[in-house]
Amino acid sequence: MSVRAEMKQASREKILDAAGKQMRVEGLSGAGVASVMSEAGLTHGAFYSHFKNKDDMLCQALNHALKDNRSRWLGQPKKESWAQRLSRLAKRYLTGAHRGDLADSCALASLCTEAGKGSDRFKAYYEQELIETLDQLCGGSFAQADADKQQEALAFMSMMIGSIALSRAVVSEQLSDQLLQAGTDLAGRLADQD
Amino acid sequence: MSVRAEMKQASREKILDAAGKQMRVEGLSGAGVASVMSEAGLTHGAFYSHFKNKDDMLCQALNHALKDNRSRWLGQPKKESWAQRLSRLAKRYLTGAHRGDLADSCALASLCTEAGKGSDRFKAYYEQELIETLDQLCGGSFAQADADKQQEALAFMSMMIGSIALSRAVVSEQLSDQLLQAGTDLAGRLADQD
DNA sequence: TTTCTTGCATGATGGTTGTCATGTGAAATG
DNA sequence: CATTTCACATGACAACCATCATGCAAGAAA
Repeated sequence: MSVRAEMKQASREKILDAAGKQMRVEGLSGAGVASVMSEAGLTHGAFYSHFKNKDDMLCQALNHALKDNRSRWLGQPKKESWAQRLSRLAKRYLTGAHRGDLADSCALASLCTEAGKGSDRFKAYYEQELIETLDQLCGGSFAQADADKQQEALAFMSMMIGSIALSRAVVSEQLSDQLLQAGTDLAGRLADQD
Repeated sequence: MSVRAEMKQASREKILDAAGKQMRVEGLSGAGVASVMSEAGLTHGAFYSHFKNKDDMLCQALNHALKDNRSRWLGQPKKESWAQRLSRLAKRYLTGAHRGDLADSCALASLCTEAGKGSDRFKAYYEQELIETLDQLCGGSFAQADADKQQEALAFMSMMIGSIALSRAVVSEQLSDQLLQAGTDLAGRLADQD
């Protein structure tokens, strides 16, 4: 790759990093073109040589954010039962650190209601990222897992995302901690039940 | 109350109705002052004789939206076990109709991630509404329920909100239905376990 | 070296945002 | 009937928004 193309690629990465951070912290409408470009160390004029429009940037940024981020929550596949797996992942996901670090948090959680109000294109990207996460959660392919496992995986994701979203929507630190704890506990019980 | 005050009260109600609808459909930033006032049949100039500022309106609108809305999901208290209650409420809450009717949906669900990014005042209002819902779910007082019941109530709320939020964030109707089904099923199993 | 290409900056576009000052007509008050 | 009050409308404000036209300087190609 030429020097020229490398620099453009580096710029693109900086823009997507900034956009990914801003949209998780401030929401989709908070990640403005000028503000994102400024945080990336560029001016707003360069924007349209990288992306078709703002929505295009948001879609790419969602994909970019989850690329590195997913493995932080799913980790390396281990030899463990399905039940142990759910219990372990809940403990890793529903922490005070994850709750507080919105800028680097799981984008599926920090954007779950905003995706529902976004463009169809953005929703399609969101769905793709969700399915990729479900695939890795199921240890390969969500679509080919049996029906029971699919149901449990979906309910597990819903609860993880709901728990951490609620824990951020609340001011009382005690209630917030209790929400994380309740999610972790239920994941453990869900696992034991099988 | 004088004729004058009655008219002002009626205007206030219209504004809060419009704001509640717009913020659930378009998000907090989508419920603009001019746009809300226009839908309420007034001009933007009258706004500041009703509310201190936009954030003030959003807080009042959240409270207003949940005032009538909560009973739609919780219904009248019935003679039933705690387990039956959770299972019944999940069936009522996680429906395709609720998913589609964003304008009249449960505001705790449609705004859960936006609340986390909102002002401290808005978060305080959100927490208050969440606790009021938990109180009614527990049949009186959440704070005075025993620890196990509190945990289950919190996990139940997280899963309900997570399930319907995810079902809206996705384009595939099949996956969306499956998300609602998974939430309903897990609520039933959670109930049976006790 | 000369020409071409292009990533980025400067600057301007029309539209929208939240907020407020002023005016008006009608209800409330005396 | 005269006066005061006030809910609402008109209009203006600066700040912001996404988008694009133009210009330049530096790498690529000849």
